Amino acid sequence: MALEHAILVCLSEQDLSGYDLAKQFDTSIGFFWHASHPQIYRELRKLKDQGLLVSTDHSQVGKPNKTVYSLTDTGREALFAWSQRAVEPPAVKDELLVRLYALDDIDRPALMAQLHDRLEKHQERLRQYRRIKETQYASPDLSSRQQGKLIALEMGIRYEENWVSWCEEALETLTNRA
Amino acid sequence: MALEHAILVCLSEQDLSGYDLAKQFDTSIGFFWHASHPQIYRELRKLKDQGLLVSTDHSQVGKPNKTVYSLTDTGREALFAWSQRAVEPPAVKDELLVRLYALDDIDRPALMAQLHDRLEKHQERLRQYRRIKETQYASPDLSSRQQGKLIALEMGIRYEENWVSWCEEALETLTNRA
DNA sequence: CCTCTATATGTGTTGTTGCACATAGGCTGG
DNA sequence: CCAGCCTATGTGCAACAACACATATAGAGG
Repeated sequence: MALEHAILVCLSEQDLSGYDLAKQFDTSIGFFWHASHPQIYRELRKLKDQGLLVSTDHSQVGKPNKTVYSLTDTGREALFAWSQRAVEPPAVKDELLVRLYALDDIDRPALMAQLHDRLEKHQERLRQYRRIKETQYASPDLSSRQQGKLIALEMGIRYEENWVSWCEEALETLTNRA
Repeated sequence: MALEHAILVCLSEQDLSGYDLAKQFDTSIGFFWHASHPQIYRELRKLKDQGLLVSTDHSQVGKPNKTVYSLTDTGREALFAWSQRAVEPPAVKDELLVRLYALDDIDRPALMAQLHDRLEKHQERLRQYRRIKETQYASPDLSSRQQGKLIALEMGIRYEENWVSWCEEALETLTNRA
């Protein structure tokens, strides 16, 4: 119950090839559910076998041809049924936080460097999310689908802001204590 | 590179049996790295075979005996070496956020109910984290190990606060738009 | 005496993910 | 003409995690 549904979600908006899907899973929806392309192609075949998708071959000029997938009615029903199922909050799994549990037995300067690195990475993502918000969701009149995506993006922004400020404070605390 | 190190981290503070470790992975360190007991017992045997741990049998009265594990010097070195390795930020994987991407094709009242449910769960965790902070980290003079744990706990608190406020606002936005 | 709960430790199976590797068309620039 | 890159689609394998199931001691309470 996982990638399968994320693919149905993507295809509920528009028909896409495996390659295009992989790009979505690297950018847009990938912020909240990442997947590699081998995973995606495998899942697409499975979903097609189950009758949730159909595929059509599109010939292209200047590029290799591609196979575009669309939701069937059964697929759309499966998406709806999935949306009614309860969701558990995902478990946090973060090595950096685990390392803080052994502050006496780890390489402290290395930890500080890692915190710095994390800070920069989260700052970069934050910039990216804010750029997306400004460029794609600035309109005052969003469709309900866009509205939903914006709410998710909002979580992304807060999540990154939270990390940025936490990293800064953690670094400060650890510096004063060194 | 995963549960293995979280176990080394736990044992760097004190010797523990598999059962005690499982409890830690349900409460304390489990907030940032969860594991089930079968996983833990399997990993312990592996780490022992690798020479990172040694075990001693402790007979108990009134309870079944237990096997207590301790870090060897090699184990402590492995922990230190691991702490020097770079960490990637963990990928977010959250079905609830994925569902927001298909707001037009899902069961909207069900989504609202799920948001409510999530809100309550995060509120509960937040209460739990704050309770732990007050009861275990209130002292002005913490050891450096405790200091590290507190920094991690601080992330837990902010993380939950963030979820709580996001859920509230998401519910509000979706209500006004219905 | 029986059930329930807590302590204590596992096996077996399945599902998911990640990662490395494989292939192939066609454009662009040196 | 060749290298490098983007498009496009896969296979194979290993690691990891989730979940159900299995087993045993011993106290507490009905």
